[in-house]
Amino acid sequence: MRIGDVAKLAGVSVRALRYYEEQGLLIADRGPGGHRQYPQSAVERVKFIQMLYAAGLSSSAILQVLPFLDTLVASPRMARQLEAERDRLKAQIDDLTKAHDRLEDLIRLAALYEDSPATCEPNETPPTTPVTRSRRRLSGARLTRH
Amino acid sequence: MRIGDVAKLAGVSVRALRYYEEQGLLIADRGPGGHRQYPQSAVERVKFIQMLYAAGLSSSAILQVLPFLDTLVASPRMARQLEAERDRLKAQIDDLTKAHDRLEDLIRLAALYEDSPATCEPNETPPTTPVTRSRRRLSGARLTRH
DNA sequence: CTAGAACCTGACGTCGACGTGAGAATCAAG
DNA sequence: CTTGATTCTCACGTCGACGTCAGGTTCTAG
Repeated sequence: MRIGDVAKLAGVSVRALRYYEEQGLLIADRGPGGHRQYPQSAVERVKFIQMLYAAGLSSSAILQVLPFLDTLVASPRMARQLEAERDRLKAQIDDLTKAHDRLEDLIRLAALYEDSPATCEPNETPPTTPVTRSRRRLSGARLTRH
Repeated sequence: MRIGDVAKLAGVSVRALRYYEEQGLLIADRGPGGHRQYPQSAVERVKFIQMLYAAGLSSSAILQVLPFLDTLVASPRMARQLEAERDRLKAQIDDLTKAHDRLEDLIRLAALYEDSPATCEPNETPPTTPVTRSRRRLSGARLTRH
């Protein structure tokens, strides 16, 4: 397959595929004119790479995980890397779930004050409810490393 | 409170707080010398902002959501924004969960081939299992918009 | 009063996963 | 043979949430 085909089938840009190769994530042999040649399996590999990118893994992290797909043999080093990324994902999922639930709370709270579906004018003076309802504690989740 | 106190209590950098103000997310009045003065509530506000950042919201998205915290009154526009972000979060959580489960599968698969806890030498020739086990289908989740 | 800590305003640097040309070569079809 | 589509290799641009340095001002403890 040529690079355009893989790009189309995997749903990524041609540039992305060249970038993956540059990062060592995707190898391609070359035709006589220097054009890249991919096996069919490249499509699934690219989709897997995309999934990991979408999950927030970096190129180098993916590079450490990918060899397992090829060899199906995990060195202890690789296994620990897999588990570390799994745990990181779990933590991030928990953070996102917290944020999701918090937004859900706000939405429900908003529905209480805006139950007139058509009257969108700002004349809705909400009944003087005690605003002193103690705010829930939030997660101090840090994603960025200072 | 001064900016350093808020930073310490909220667990962010001083630079971040100035950046939040620059983005309109956090207002501070000034002391006679030009130093920023924050109320106690700023700490929780910053933690909330951090949670939304960690959830992948952009500054402008947070800016559209935040006024609701202050007024507790949601315009229809604001309510739709809240719901949109909630849905985006839900979708992202699903993606992350897929990736997490996939990693979990790999880890379990790895455990089959590497059940000798101490012998870490690469002499473990796994039993010749049919590697032709068809790979599961992957999600073509796209986060980046080309 | 004075040293050092904390704060101020610019303004440039960073990092990662590509986007976006530029200019040239290769390939597939008529 | 020609033309248009695809591909090639540099190499610079982007965007967002800050980090970081520079040079100056303000606060606070002794």
